[in-house]
Order: sequence, then structure tokens, then C-alpha cells
Amino acid sequence: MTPSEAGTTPRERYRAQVRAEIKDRAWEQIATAGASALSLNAIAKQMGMSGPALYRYFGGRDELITELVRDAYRSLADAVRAAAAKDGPDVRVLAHALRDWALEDPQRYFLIYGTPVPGYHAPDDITAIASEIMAHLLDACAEVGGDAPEGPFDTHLAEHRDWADGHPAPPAALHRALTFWTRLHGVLSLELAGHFTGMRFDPALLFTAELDDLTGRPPAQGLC
Amino acid sequence: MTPSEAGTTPRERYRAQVRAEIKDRAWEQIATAGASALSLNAIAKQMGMSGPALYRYFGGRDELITELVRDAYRSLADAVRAAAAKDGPDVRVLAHALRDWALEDPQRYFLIYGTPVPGYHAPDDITAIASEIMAHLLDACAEVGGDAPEGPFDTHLAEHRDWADGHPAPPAALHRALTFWTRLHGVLSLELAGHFTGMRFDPALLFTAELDDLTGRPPAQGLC
DNA sequence: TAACTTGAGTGATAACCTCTAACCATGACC
DNA sequence: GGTCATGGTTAGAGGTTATCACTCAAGTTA
Repeated sequence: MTPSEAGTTPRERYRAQVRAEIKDRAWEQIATAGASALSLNAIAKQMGMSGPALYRYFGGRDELITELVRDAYRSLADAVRAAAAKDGPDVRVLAHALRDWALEDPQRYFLIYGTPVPGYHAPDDITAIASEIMAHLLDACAEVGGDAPEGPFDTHLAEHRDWADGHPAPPAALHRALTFWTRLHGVLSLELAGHFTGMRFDPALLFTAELDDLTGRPPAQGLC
Repeated sequence: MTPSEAGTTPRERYRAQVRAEIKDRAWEQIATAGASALSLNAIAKQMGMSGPALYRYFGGRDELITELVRDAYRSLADAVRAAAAKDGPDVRVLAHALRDWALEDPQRYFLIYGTPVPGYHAPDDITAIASEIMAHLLDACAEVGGDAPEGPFDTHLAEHRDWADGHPAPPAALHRALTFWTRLHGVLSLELAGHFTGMRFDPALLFTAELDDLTGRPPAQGLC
């Protein structure tokens, strides 16, 4: 009875609602058993309907997973955008936004940055969202101007900056964005994968140590 | 007719040979289609025998995969040990040994460092091999003595060094080993997962740039 | 040499999975 | 009221892991 969004027929609303519920159940399954254990049959059974009914809503398992990947990217882009809007385009707030988002649902993180399935290639709209995230990161990295060491990779980046998509950041900022990405992903993915559980140290401290290094504190002008 | 190893009955030799062939086929499948697409049935069909015969050699799919993970760890440990024995326990030769080994079979790398399956816990002998790899890394990181910035994470590591397993490296070396691991894994895993293919830059240059940073060249006393 | 024991491989079977095909009921629209 | 798209069903093809009972050959022992 709630009119909610005008211009949508009740059929469309019902359809959207069922699609959303399917995706919710899929997320539950992924969070508990991983993406490879996702079962359309189990989802249908959970929802009280049997098997092939789901094919009215998704072309198949692959299409559902692609949709989930898209939602994951969108969710990450939202988190990054919100953090940048709230606390400014700072590299530290972006890093903590990323870490919080990753810890919130590790399997969702791995759905984006985990082991790739060899044949798969992401559709264009997904790479578009990814480049929006990268744009926010470039904004933050362009903020911190500072010294540009200008290594060989920076000169290489000066000629291979298509991925920056016209962003006016200097090559050193591009380099900084890439190392930001790879380093935080390195510690985050190993932590989420449980490779640190045996060792007893606190992964959060390693993360902030890497972040401190990234923002230029300890390695160059640290308190040594 | 070849006597090969004395003390082994022909039955045992045959069994070992079939087990090896099963694992070879499994590696082929994993390399081309990923670990999730591994099919015992397909392997059996390829070997000319039908289905349940493989259960004489492996308890099941999980046990076979665990064996492959073990072999992957052993292969990486061999590569690292060989590199350290040949060119000394240097951090750069270890890094390149790791990268070469990873590029040789990306899916093998992901079998170790990729998306984890939530319930799974590695058996003890596997973690033992992992800690042997870590020992080689600690040797290399203890070599480069140098300045110890002594950040908060280093003081934390001074009290949480059980994972070093009695290695006499100072906390700064432990820290260096961890960042070595996480940073190289960060750039390597993103490269192998294909996240750099859209952007045109050369991942090898990013890798060596990270390595240069790790060994202390550009960030502190670079050519800036 | 003959009998026995062990182990490899088989087909049948159960329980899952994805996905297609055919069919039926219900609600919207003319 | 008739037409028709839409969502649901069951049946079935073809795939998977995994277990079971069984056969048969090889190795071992008396």
C-alpha cells in the first residue's frame, strides 16, 4: 500500500523485491561458505520455492555472481566516496575506510580482489566503478604534494597514465596511489585470509605501520 | 625392470606412480581452469579409468587439494632455498625467486595465497613448511642491519615474536620481513589476478620499484 | 605347486548441483 | 470476457562427489 516510488508497477516492485531477497541469501551463503559454495538450489529452497524459479530473475549462477561483484564494487565505491566527503580526500581516511569495509565482510572483499576465475572478464560498467574508486584515491594522493623522488617507474608512469583517465595528478602521485593500493591490499588480504592468525601480533598495528610509512612518517624522517 | 629405489615393493612403486599422475593431471586442470574447477571424474576419465578408482589413492577432493597445497608450499620452499643457497640470503634474490615462481604458475600461487575457504584450516606440516620459508626470509632480513627506526609496531613485535620460532633477528628485522612479505604479495597478487591489465604500465617495474623501496634505495637516500 | 590374502578397478547407487523444456495458474490490460 | 505476459511448478538431461558391493589379478605364504 505504500506508494513508495511512483511510476513503478506492483509487478516491477515485486520483482525487484524478490531479486533483492535472492541476493541477500546469496550474500549470506558467500559470507559463511565462500563464493564457490554458492548454490541456487539452496537459495530457492530457503525462499520456499523450488529450483528453476530463480532463472526467472537471473540468467544463471554466473550472472548472479556478476551482479554480486557489481554490488560489492558499488558498496566499496560508496564507502570510499562517503569517507572522502566526510573527512576530506585524505589518504589515511581512505585507508581506514577500506579496512573497515573489508573487515565488515571479508568474503565480499575477496569477491573483488581474490583469486580470479581464469576465463572471466569483468563487464565495462564494473571497471567503470573501479576507476571511480581509483579517482578518489588519486585525489587523495594528489593532495600530498611533497618531494618527488622521480624513480625509473615514475618516468615510465609519465608515459603510461591512461588508467588515470585524465586525472591531473603528477606521475609521483600516480605512483603513490599504486603503492597505496598494493601495500594496503597486501597486508589486508593476508590478514583476511588468516595467514597471520598463527603468529600472534596484531594485524591492525601492521596496517597502521604500513600506513605511517605510506604517509611519509617513519621511513624517511621518522623518530629514529 | 629398473630397480630404482630398493626396499619398495612393485605395488608401492605402482601406487606412487599413479598418485603422481593424478596430481599431474590435477595441476594441469588447476593451471587452466582454476582450483574450483578441479574434477575428479575428469581426471579419472583422462587416465582411462572410471570414477571411484581415484578414491583408492586420495580420500576425496579435499584431500587431493590439500596435497596439492602441500606440494605448492614445498615447491616454493625449494625455490626460495635454492635461490638463497645460490646467491646468498639476500632480500632481492628472494624477491625475484618469489616472483619467478609465482609467474611460472599463477594458479599455484593463488592456491597458497588466494581466497581462503572459510572452514578450512591447514594441517601442521603445511604451516611448518611455511615457517621454513619465513626462516629464509628472516635470514635475509637480518643480513641488512642498518638503522632501526623503532616504531610502535617494532616494540609490539618485540613481545610477539613467537612466529619467528627462535630466530635471533631483532624486531626491526621481523618488521622488515613482514613488510617484505605483504608488499610483494600485494603487487604480485594484484598483477596475477589481472587487475593491472586494463592500465598499461609494466607490472615488473612496479615490482622492482617496491623492491627498491624495500631495500632502502629511493625513499630515504634516493636520487631525488 | 596350490591356497590364501591383498588391493586395484568396476558398475550401481544416492545425493547433490546447474540448467532446459514443457506446462499451468494468476493477474493485468484491452 | 478474452488475450497474454509473468511467475511458478514438475520432469528431465547431464554434470559432480562419494559410498557400496563385487570381481579379478597379483603377490605371498604354506
